[in-house]
Amino acid sequence: MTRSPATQRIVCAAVAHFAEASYDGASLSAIAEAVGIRKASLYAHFASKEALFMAAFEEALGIERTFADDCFNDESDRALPGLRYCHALIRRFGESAHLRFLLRAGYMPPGTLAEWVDARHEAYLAQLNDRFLARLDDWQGAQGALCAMQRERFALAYLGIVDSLQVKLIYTTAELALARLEALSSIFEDSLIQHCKSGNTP
Amino acid sequence: MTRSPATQRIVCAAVAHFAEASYDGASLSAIAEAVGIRKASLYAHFASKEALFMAAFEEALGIERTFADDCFNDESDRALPGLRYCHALIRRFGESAHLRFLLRAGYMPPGTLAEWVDARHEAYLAQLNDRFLARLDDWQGAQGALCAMQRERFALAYLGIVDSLQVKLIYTTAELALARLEALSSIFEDSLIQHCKSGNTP
Amino acid sequence: MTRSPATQRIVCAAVAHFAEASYDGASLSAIAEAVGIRKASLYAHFASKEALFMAAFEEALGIERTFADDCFNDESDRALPGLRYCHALIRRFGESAHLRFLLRAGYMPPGTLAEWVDARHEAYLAQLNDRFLARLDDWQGAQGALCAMQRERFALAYLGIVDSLQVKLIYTTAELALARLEALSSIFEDSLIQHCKSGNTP
Amino acid sequence: MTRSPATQRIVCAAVAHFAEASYDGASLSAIAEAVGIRKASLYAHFASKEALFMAAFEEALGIERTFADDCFNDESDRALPGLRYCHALIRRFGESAHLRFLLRAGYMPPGTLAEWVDARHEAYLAQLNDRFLARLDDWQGAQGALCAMQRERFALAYLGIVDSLQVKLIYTTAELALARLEALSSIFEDSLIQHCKSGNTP
DNA sequence: GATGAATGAGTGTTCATTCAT
DNA sequence: TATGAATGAACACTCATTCAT
Repeated sequence: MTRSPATQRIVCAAVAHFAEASYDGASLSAIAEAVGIRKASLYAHFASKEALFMAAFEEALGIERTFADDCFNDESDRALPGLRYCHALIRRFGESAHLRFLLRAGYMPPGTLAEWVDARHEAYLAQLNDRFLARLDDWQGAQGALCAMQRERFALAYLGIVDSLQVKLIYTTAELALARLEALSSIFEDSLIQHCKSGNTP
Repeated sequence: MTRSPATQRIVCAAVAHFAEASYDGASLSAIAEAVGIRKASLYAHFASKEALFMAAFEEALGIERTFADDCFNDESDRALPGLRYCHALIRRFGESAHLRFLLRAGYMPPGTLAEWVDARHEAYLAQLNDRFLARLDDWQGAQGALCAMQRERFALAYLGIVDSLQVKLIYTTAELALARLEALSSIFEDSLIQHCKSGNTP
Repeated sequence: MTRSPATQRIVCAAVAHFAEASYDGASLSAIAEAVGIRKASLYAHFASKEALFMAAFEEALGIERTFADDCFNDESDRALPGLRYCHALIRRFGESAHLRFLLRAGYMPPGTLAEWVDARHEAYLAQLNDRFLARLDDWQGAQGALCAMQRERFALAYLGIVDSLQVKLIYTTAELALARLEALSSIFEDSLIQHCKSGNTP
Repeated sequence: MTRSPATQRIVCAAVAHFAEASYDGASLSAIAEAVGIRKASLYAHFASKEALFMAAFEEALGIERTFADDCFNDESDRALPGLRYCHALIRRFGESAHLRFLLRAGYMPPGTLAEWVDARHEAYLAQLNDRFLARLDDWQGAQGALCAMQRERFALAYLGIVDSLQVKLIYTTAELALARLEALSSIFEDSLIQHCKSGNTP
């Protein structure tokens, strides 16, 4: 299951190119050139452009899932749930072609791959959802003030904030994304604290 | 400056195709076919694919700006500021190729057009920002409880929510976007009311 | 329905190339080069290689059907039925790419075209069958000695002889094909005369 | 000169693939896959595609020559000379890739191999010719009524009939080939008997 | 305004072949 | 013997663009 070094370099180049140009816009010639081989040689490693795309997607997804996991694991109990991941996202975006790839990839896969991509994308979001809920439960502690409906609502809002940051990162700059994060996280915190207090007092 | 009917039909077809396939993915052949003319005839109306893209972008932008204006104008004073536009967005997304085009267009314009698109996109967001602030001021009424910093913060958050909705619309369904809107608008409202109250009482 | 001169030249070149190399073996580059244009320019005339193949096939079929018709029309009443066409075939084979194309074309059309080709090929053979039977009836004159079963048998044999000649032409030379024709036509004549006599006398 | 089992399996697969797709259409990848090895491994057994083709051709030719020999050896003295082989051909065509290969191979060998194939094909036909003549002599028995010229004529006609059957088998079905054989063999028999009788009586 | 025809550049893909391992 | 990797050449096909008509 481990990949040869050459194959791995192809996957990396593919991630970078798909990240910049989406599926249709990325060309196998360019990817091959980046690796330093001829276009035809790619076919010794992957059966088709789609197969390469899938390998690149799974590579990127694996890395980003691990990254997200780490962020949630390292978050202190008292921090606003999920905030650490949001900050890490902003710092990371410029550096990680994997992340940019994931965001762009979902946009325009060719017809056949749409479902395949969607399924994996949703699994990724479900993981974020789970990790956020776990953190939320830790955060509110023993009191457990939030009802099920409220928990769900905050999770929905949290994922919305994550998407919102990613869009801002794609379109503009880390700086502006950070400003947005501060605004959104502050209203998020306001609402969350308010509900915990009100839920706490009879 | 008014366009011939034929030219207008080309722009409409272009909007639709760019909306579905981004700049690179859309082909002049397909656009011409949709209009019912030959590809070469397009060049009697537009000097290049880029020129057509720009015309389509400005068409879509104009329509969506008007649409947004109308939403804000029609919003009742007591409604949560900007909420009407968010709901309209969700309803509209499936129907309006112009809107889908605007969202997709920013993603992958060819190198040369990136700045051109960005400038216009920002102007669009600035308008939303302005209209939201005007509504916010109306809403809090004479009291004027929010300080300048808070006003700006809520505006930033509001635009974040709008982006978040649009992403959800692109990737998934109107239904899920609506659930997200309800979650985000409720925390937004919690925070807003809280700040107005606290700002109100001495 | 009339073709532009350039289009017609492409069809002619296509007939020649498909005749020499079958469908798969013929390359659009080579056909374009023969015409004196670039490969991409072919697509201004035909939508695909298959479309060009079909046009070439129908061109060749039309010409060969006319040729066969003429041969049967010009045959004297007393000549052995269909013999004139066989001789003409041998003379013509070296000169007519259309004929060579027809024979080769049926061999290896791509999956999709197999049925299409077969249907037309059979129509061609049915025409030969009809013309032969008409001549046969003329030849035996008023007596009408041959029963229906015999008529059919001779028609089957006649088409067999035609195929046999074509194979010999493809594999070897006109000279050897002529020798084969003489052998086959003589046994054919023997049998035919014998059946007419026997049918004649009570 | 004996082949390793692996080499033999390659030749068998090659026969099958060349039979279905002619020389150009058959791909070494597909042949290798059928054998269960990689394409590059073929070159441990054969120096080139042409070399493999030649090996496959000789394999097929050997088998079909033996088959023809057997047919002629098993034919009863009183049967119409060569008829047994014709019937066997029809039965065999669907089952024997070797036979299909031989027929197809001659059609489209690449330039270099054309002569090589022709020489072997002619030797095969010469064998059929010889065996037919031997049978013909047996059949007419001691009388020896047929003159040399007639013997040769019937041999030419016989080979023509064989070719005709093969074409019908390639293009259509065993059933139609059988109908053709019955028509051709009946006129062949008519003529043959007629010439033996007339040659017999002074 | 519209079009048929042409084109150079480019797409993904397959091919037979080579070579170090 | 067998293979993974590489490659040049060719494949059918699409692209945006040009130009004479």
